[in-house]
Amino acid sequence: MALTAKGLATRQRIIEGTSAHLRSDVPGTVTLDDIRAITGTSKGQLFHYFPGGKEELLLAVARFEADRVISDQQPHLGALTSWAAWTRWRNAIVARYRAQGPSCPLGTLMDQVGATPGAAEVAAALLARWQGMIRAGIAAMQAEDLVDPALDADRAAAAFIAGIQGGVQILRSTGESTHLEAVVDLLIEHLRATRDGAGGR
Amino acid sequence: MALTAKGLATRQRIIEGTSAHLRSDVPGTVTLDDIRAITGTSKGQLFHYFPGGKEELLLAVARFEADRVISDQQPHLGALTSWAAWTRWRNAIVARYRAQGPSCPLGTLMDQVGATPGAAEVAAALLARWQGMIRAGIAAMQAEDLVDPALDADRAAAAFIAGIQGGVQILRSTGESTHLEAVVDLLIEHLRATRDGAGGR
DNA sequence: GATTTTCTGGACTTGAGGGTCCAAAAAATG
DNA sequence: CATTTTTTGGACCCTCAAGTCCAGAAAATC
Repeated sequence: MALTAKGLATRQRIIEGTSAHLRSDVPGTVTLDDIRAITGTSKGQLFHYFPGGKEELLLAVARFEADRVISDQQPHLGALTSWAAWTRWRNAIVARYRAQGPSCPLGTLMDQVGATPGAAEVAAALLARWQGMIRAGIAAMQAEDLVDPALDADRAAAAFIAGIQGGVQILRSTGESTHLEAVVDLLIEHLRATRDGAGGR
Repeated sequence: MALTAKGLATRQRIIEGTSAHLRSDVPGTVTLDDIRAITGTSKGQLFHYFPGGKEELLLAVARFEADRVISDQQPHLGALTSWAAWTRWRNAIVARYRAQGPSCPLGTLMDQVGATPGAAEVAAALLARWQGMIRAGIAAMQAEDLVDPALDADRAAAAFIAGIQGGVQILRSTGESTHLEAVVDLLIEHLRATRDGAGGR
């Protein structure tokens, strides 16, 4: 099956259309008919481009969304080299997830494809990439002696990932961003405290 | 509709049976037929005791599970009055969720009833209760001057909740408890650091 | 421009699963 | 013990949604 330019465009339209639908209002669950309606396609097309059916389609959308998660935090996430940068990053995250509200495209997808090995792999890849970037930021701070070099950067990065993940989950179900803010702020404070001494706020 | 003792027992059997099923192996999704099979009941009974159908039934199970979440952390969670107690609590959480592995009864339920207002209320109630107990623990430590009294106990408790939530979620999909351990450990370290000075590990 | 490949539309099948209904058995009631 | 209420079983219905199939339109290929 070789795809022509037209075919590729259609395939992309399906992915992006589904993504857009997840982004806006009451998804909860997505059906192939929803996707058909939004993207102006037929069942035949859906299975033509995604022979594996719904699962393969949703997984493709999940990969697309995963990239967005990272890129939405840029350029901040890629340059955590000063406390000011950390603050900007923190604000970007809070703003992004507040704006997103209870929808959370990736979350919805994961709920639906959750069990499959493919989904786990997508999630693991995203988390690993994300954690790696935070770790790089911490390492950069350590190189400039702004964070205690004895701190385990990878472990701290893992803590950030867990905290953000949980904070977003709570934001998703309550609509409140206080938990997300609290955990990120405290973890950043902790990074500072290792260097400045107690109560370094 | 007044329930006799027999009726009440059946109702309870349905809830606990469903709960047990969620706890053990590959749930992902639960159907009324699953529940029928496990609890040895008929459709008629299911709707007799839960006129609201599947949603009402699952919500009842969710409430049952929510109680378990708290009680599984006892007696540690109720008496966070020394660093040793905090460590025991931390170990209890890690052990509990590691043992549970990727199943997570409450998570499965929330995925399925997620959208409804009732589910949000159950989740919010659990989180509030949980956070309150952690806050009480922090306050106790502050009273004994083991934690900086200037620290916002409620905010710190919120951070713990978010961190645990995220750590469990990651454990659920990767099978690794490193994130959960990292975030809880770092937050506890942070509590200590506010009092002991920098690097108080 | 004939032929082969790719793309598109939509009717149809299939199955799962939630919910309804009613009648029989069992308890409670008095 | 007659009657009323509760409990139980299971056949049936209905909807929704994934997936199949095939024929016709549009591109590509030579």
